[in-house]
Formats: sequence, C-alpha cells, structure tokens
Amino acid sequence: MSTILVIDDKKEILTSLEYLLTEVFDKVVTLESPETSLQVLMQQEINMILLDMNFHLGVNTGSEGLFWLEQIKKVHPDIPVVLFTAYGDIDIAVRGLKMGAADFVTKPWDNDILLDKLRAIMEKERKMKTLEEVTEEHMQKAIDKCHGNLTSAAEMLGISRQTLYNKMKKK
Amino acid sequence: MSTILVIDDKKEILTSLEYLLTEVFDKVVTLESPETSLQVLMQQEINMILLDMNFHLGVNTGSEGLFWLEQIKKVHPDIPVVLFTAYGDIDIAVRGLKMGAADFVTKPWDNDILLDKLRAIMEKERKMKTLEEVTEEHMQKAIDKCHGNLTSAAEMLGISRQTLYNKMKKK
DNA sequence: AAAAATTGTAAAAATATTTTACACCATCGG
DNA sequence: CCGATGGTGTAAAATATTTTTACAATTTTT
Repeated sequence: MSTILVIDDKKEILTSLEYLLTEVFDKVVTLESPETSLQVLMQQEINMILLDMNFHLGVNTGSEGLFWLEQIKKVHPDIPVVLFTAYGDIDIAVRGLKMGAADFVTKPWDNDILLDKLRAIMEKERKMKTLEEVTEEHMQKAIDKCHGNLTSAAEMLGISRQTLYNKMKKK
Repeated sequence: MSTILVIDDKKEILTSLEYLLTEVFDKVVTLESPETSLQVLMQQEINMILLDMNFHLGVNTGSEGLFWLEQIKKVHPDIPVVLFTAYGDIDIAVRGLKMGAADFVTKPWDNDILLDKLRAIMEKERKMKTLEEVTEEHMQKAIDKCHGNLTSAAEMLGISRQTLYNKMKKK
C-alpha cells in the first residue's frame, strides 16, 4: 500500500495528476495549498510528496515552496519529496536538492519521465541498507579520507585500530 | 594543507580564480581541459574540484561536464566536486547533484558566495561522523520507515531485535 | 473475540571489541 | 646515514556486545 500526496495550487493539475499517478501509487491525496500539509501527514501514512514550488501567482521565487519543503523535512525527514516547478530556476533546484528533496521535475512535464522518476524513488526507498553495509561504507570513507592510514581512520571513527584492521582484513 | 583543482577552458577564468581561491586554499591547480584530470588526481592530493560544465564552444548541454564528473566520482568518490556553469540549465544541475556533486555555482558568479560555498564544503569535509553516530542515525531511519515496529526494523537492519531494543532504551 | 504479532524482560552462550604488547618496516629530520 | 618517530601486522587476555532462547503481557489484525 503506497500513498502519494500532491500539493499544487492549480486544480486542473491536481486532477490530471490524480489520475496519472494511480499508475504507480495505490492512493493519491491532493492538496491545493501546503498550509494543511503537516496535518495531513499526521493523520495518514504518506510515502511520497510531490510539491509545487510556485504558490501565490506573481511570486515565482519558489521560496515559499522551499519554506514548506523545510517544514516537511523537519517533521518527516524520511518521506521523499519531489519538487515541481514551472520556472527553470536553477538556484531553487539546487537549494531544494540540498535541503533533502529526492528529485526535481520541471513543468510542463513528460508523463513517462515523471512516472519513471517516482518509480525509481520508490524502488530506492524500498531497500534499506543493513547496518553492516552502512558501517562498512563509512569505515571505507574514513580510510580514504586518511589516505589509507588505519590508525588515524580508527581514531576518526571512534573505534580501536584493531577493530578497523580486522574488519578490513576480512573482506 | 588543502589544494583545489580548477577545470575550465577559459584562461581568464582560471587566472582570476587562481588568485581568488587562495583565500580558502593553500594551493590552486588549474587545468584547461578535463582530459588529464584523472592523471593529476593520481599524482597529487586534491581536496576539492571546481569543474566547469561547458566545454566545446557551441556544445552547451553540459553533458561532457557530467561525463567528467562521473569519471572523477568513479575513482575518487570522496573528493567534493563543485559544478560551475554559465547556463542556467536546471536539468544539468539536478543530474549533477544527484551524481554526487557537492554544490552548483552559476556564472557569472559572486566571489563572496563562491568562497562561502567552498568554505562550507571544506568545513563539512573536515568533520567525519563516528561509527556510533552513523549506526545510530541509520537505526533511527529504519525504525521510522517501519513506523516504530522494532521487530521489522531490526530485520531490515540485519541485527537482532534485542540489540535494537537495547540501543533504543539506552538513549 | 480469537489469533497473530510485538513488546518488555532476562540470562546464558557466542562473538566482537578493546587493551596491551612487541617486533618489523617506512619515513623524516638532523 | 642513522636514529627517532609513527604506522603495520600479529597475538592473547580482559571486557563488552550481540545473539539466542524463552516467556508473560500487551497490542494489533482478522
């Protein structure tokens, strides 16, 4: 069971997406403004959010969209949010992605590309790395940063040199 | 000791950056084309890369820049790469960031903003999380994804329920 | 309401980590 | 060029963590 929440101030966009997104999601919830989004997120389980950046006609800085992205990420850091915008503003895109958005789609959009992106995100969400994989990767990162010096890498990681040494030998 | 590698096909940009970047880096290495970048990375320790996206005048898709980003990330996934572009192409920015670029700067650039971004990245690079912090965060993420169900979160993480239960109790 | 799943708890067994130790090798500075 | 320093590879005992197993109580699902 997967649900997507779509937030856009244009009714016609909501209705067309409502139909399209059933290709990927079991349930599509729509909102005309982001104001009540936090309540909706409390009331029901949402697996993905499609958030428009351009509320308030005439105000197209996208900053209100970024504000709501921030609010959402604060409470639900793990729900993937895809940003949606009619204006090719590179700065908003970069800031959005750095604030934790999962992807960025520009309007007018290509249905297939949009669906592919959403599917890819769902797929990535489904699998969660094991603790072992995560620790392994992080240890490797530390070793790289220390140019192979196990002693200082171990210190960085807050573990003993032996442990790091033994784990590296194993692989 | 920190070194930045700047790759841009315009000599005047290289010379002006060469001077500016000494504000943040001890050493600035410049390249007029990305072709030899991998050799340079093998020969000396580089701590950050500023990579222009628009090589070959007339070809401004940025795809060659993305190609080189990919090559660099393949060999050195942990060296932060900042993308640099004269064209506000949102798609290149999004793809670049998703491919692992640390940030994105558009030309013409503001010196102070550029320096601030580079400083922020260096600062972030300096500190490395301990293994404990990383595992803690990952466990929390799994629990969130499982809506608080410790049994299935533990299964996802590849550890026993007890271990997860005890670690959560500790905090 | 019954069945199934999850929690909270505990204790022993199995593993993993830290600590301590030491010979060996590399690199750096005088 | 040689001694000092710092890192490696190895090992064994002490300590800590994780897994396994178990069971009653509670929550969730059917």
